[in-house]
Amino acid sequence: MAEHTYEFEEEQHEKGSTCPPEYIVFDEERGEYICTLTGEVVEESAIDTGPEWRAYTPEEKTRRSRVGSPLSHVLPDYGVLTTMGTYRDATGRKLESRARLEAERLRRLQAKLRTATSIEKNVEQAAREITRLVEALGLPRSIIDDAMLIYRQAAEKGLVRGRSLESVAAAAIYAACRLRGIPKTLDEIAEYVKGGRKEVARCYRLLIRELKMRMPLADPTRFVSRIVTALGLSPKVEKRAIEILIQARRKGLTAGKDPAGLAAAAIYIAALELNERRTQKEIARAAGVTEVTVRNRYKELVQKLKISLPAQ
DNA sequence: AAGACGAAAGTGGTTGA
DNA sequence: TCAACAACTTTCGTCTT
Repeated sequence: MAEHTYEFEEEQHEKGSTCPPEYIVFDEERGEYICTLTGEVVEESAIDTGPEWRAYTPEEKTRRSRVGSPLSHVLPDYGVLTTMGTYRDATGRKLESRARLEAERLRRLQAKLRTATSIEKNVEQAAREITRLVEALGLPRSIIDDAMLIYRQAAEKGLVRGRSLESVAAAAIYAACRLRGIPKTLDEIAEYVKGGRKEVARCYRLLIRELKMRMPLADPTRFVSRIVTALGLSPKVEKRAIEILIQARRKGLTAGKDPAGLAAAAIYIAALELNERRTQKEIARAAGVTEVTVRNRYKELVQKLKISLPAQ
């Protein structure tokens, strides 16, 4: 039932963003996403990973060794304590159990150390991958940091194991884009990934769920200017298309719909109105959806917003 | 002939019993 | 875990310009 989806999403939207996405910035000092309007912490899960780490940037690579090393300093101490304890005053039985306890702790520490360093290795590899993708996609470099933050959390939760690093990295980038309201579709990002769209989408949903991220709804108006530019349409068309989308949103026609499809339809209408007609096929291609979707959204918008088109 | 339209069947994901 | 469901895609036949 369309009505339900709408109510649900609208509610989520209101709860999710008391502050609009464009005001959300990453505070490096504290490792939190905060809103510059209200000062509230938006992305709480960004800090639950412990005091040691910060956002990763390539320049920090050298300093990063600090993260893994403290554990290794601990190890020799345990060796000393163990021998002292065994040497002096205890019955053989007690000694045995105590030694066993120590050995147990040691083993746990070693396991921890091993996974810690392997995560570091993995994250470094991911940094290369993410940088590569962000550059290939022409995204702002700040997305690298955002994506790394997300990726690191995923890695520390063991979400990367058994999945391709590349796909998880791509998913992190997509998530970062969504958080920032940058209009990139999953398909565009998946184009550069071997695993393909399916896998990236799977990883993305996993990230959302496991890291408890709350995504702002993708805003169709953000897709408009890209499409308008690609088609060489005038700013008038862009303005009108955005008007249509805002109207549509008010009427609740946008919930659960592909934002690119909505943007495409709005542009199609605006272009018709302003005598800058483009074919559905052209617009569909520029928006990355099919003609059918453009058509369906177009019909819906015209009907529900009671837009009357000039006779051709 | 190209574009617009719409029906039908298939895909991949969500949701609720 | 499974079925119902919504949105989107692919494909294709039929009007319209």
